[in-house]
Order: sequence, then C-alpha cells, then structure tokens
Amino acid sequence: MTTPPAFELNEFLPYLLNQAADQLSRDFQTTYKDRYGMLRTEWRVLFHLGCYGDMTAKTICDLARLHKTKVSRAVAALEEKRYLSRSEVPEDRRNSTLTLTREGRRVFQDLSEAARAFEAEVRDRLTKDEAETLHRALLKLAQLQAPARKA
Amino acid sequence: MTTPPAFELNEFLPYLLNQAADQLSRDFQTTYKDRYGMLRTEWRVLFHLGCYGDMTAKTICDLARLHKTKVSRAVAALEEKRYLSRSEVPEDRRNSTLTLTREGRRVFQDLSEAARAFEAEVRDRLTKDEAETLHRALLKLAQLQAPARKA
DNA sequence: TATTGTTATACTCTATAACTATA
DNA sequence: TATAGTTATAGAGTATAACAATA
Repeated sequence: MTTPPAFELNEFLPYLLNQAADQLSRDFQTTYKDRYGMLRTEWRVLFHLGCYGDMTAKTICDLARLHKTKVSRAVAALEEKRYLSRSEVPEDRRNSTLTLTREGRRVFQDLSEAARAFEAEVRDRLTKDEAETLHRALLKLAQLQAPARKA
Repeated sequence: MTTPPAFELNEFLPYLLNQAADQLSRDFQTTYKDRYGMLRTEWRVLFHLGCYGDMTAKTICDLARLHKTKVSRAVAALEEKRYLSRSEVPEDRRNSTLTLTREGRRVFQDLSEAARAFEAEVRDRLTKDEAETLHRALLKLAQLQAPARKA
C-alpha cells in the first residue's frame, strides 16, 4: 500500500556528473580556446602526446576512447597549427607516429600549467577526502586505461 | 634544479569527470531515446516537471542551468508528443505553467524506474562511501539548486 | 579479409542575436 | 526598459557509412 518514493533528480548520479562535468569543461575550455584556438578533441590529443610521448592516432583512440574520425580531424588541425608532425612507421605504413613540435611542446607546457592551476582551484572547493574519493570513483566509472608514463 | 612533475592526464579531474559523465550519459540515453525518441534536454525537462511539479520554462532554465532557447525547443517537442500542456498564467501572460499530461506522467513513471535501476547498477560499481562522497562532491561542483519536493 | 586512417554526411548540441509579447 | 519566450543561424560535437591504402 506504500507508494514508492518520488524520484529525486538532484540525487541521480548521471545527471549530477553531467552538470559538474559541463560546468568544469566550460570553465577550462576558455583557456585552450582563447589562447590557442583549440577545440576539445585537439586539446585531448595534444595532452596525450605531451603526457605520454609519441604515439599513433590509433593509440590515442584507444586511450582516450575517441572515435578515429574525431582523432583524425584533431590531428589534421594540430598539424595545420604546426603543433605536431607525423612520421611514417616503416614496419606498418598504414599508420604514423605523432610527435609534438617544439612549438607544440611549448603549448603543452603552458596549458598543463594552466590545467594544474585550474585543478587546484577545483580541489580547493572539496575536502581532501572528497577529492581523493572523487578521483577514485571517477576512475572506476570512466574505465580509462592508464598508459605507462612518458620517459 | 628539479623539473616539475609531468602532467598526468588521468588524474586531471575535469577530464575524468567528462569521461565518466560521457560514459554514463551514453548508456542511459538509449533508454529515453529508444523508448520515446526523446533528446537529452527533453528528458531533463520531463524529469523536472515529474520530480518537482508544474513550473514555468523560466524556472526550469534556472534549476537545470539550461538556456531558454534549449528549454523552449524541448517544451515544444514534448508538447508535440503530448507529454505536457501549457496554461497561461493570468497574472503575467508572458509565461505559461507547464503540466505533464496523463501520458507524460506515465512516461515519467516508466523512465524514473529505469533511472533508478540504472543508478543501482552504477552504485554497485562503487563502495557505499565512494558513492556518498561522489554525490557530495558533485553537488558542490555542479552548483545546482535543489527545489522543494513535489507535494 | 581486417586494420589504419580519411572524407562525406547527417544529426545533436551549444551559443548568440534578433524578434514578439507582455510587463 | 526589462523579462518570458520564440525563431534563425552558425559552429561544435557525435555517429555512421563509404572509401583508400596497407597488411
């Protein structure tokens, strides 16, 4: 005879996750957009190369869970901006190794400092325990692979 | 003489947040898309009315942090589907109160059960503490207003 | 046949400006 | 003049199919 409790949107994790992610994305995107005219996927590709070193487009697809068409276009845009160059892999000429140029490394350096500062602000709004638990929970939910760090 | 530690993308909260949110969104959207051909903003509007009762488009804009153009289109789509109706507010004829129809309430009922089941699966992947802390942290980061619950 | 990557296309989402009507 | 809502438009993001080159 009891009615089920009404649904509470503000406790629905997928909704909250989206709201929080949108909020932070919007704030952070101004950095790479205003400074370097980069789009979201371009930023992600640049950071994969900067953080983890040279790799092929296919590897970025797998690590970042991005579709190959998105990566293909982002790589073309970054090449156009002279932030990366391609070199054919002799063993398998279907793919190219992507490498940041000197300018690309400089941009990565600048943006990673901005990212660090941004993250510090975000963490300031949380307790230490909240930030750590959030990080752990998100890793579980996002199902990302963590590659070996750049040498 | 020490170099700063390299940036670690997989520990950058905005990135993790996006990956997790995208993942869950994609999974959940199939429910409202496949069953009712609804888009994301339509789902959000329907749930605001279902969870919190009748309100104007403007109120939904404020609660959900959505732009009025998005809400306007979602409301038109839901009206077209006969999930809601509008009634002019006599005191201020610029706005209308939005009300779910019988069919709209049925759809909300069905989708909120699906949402509950989906959330249960998500929480199963986390410990109780992780789920609670995640919820608390996301509320802080998303900066949502929680309206009074529907009577 | 399968894989890497590109191009084309359509659809969804976001952002902005211009507009109507009411206040 | 300000606010609620609509319409139009452009740009960004997503998804899919078709294709070329290579394996």
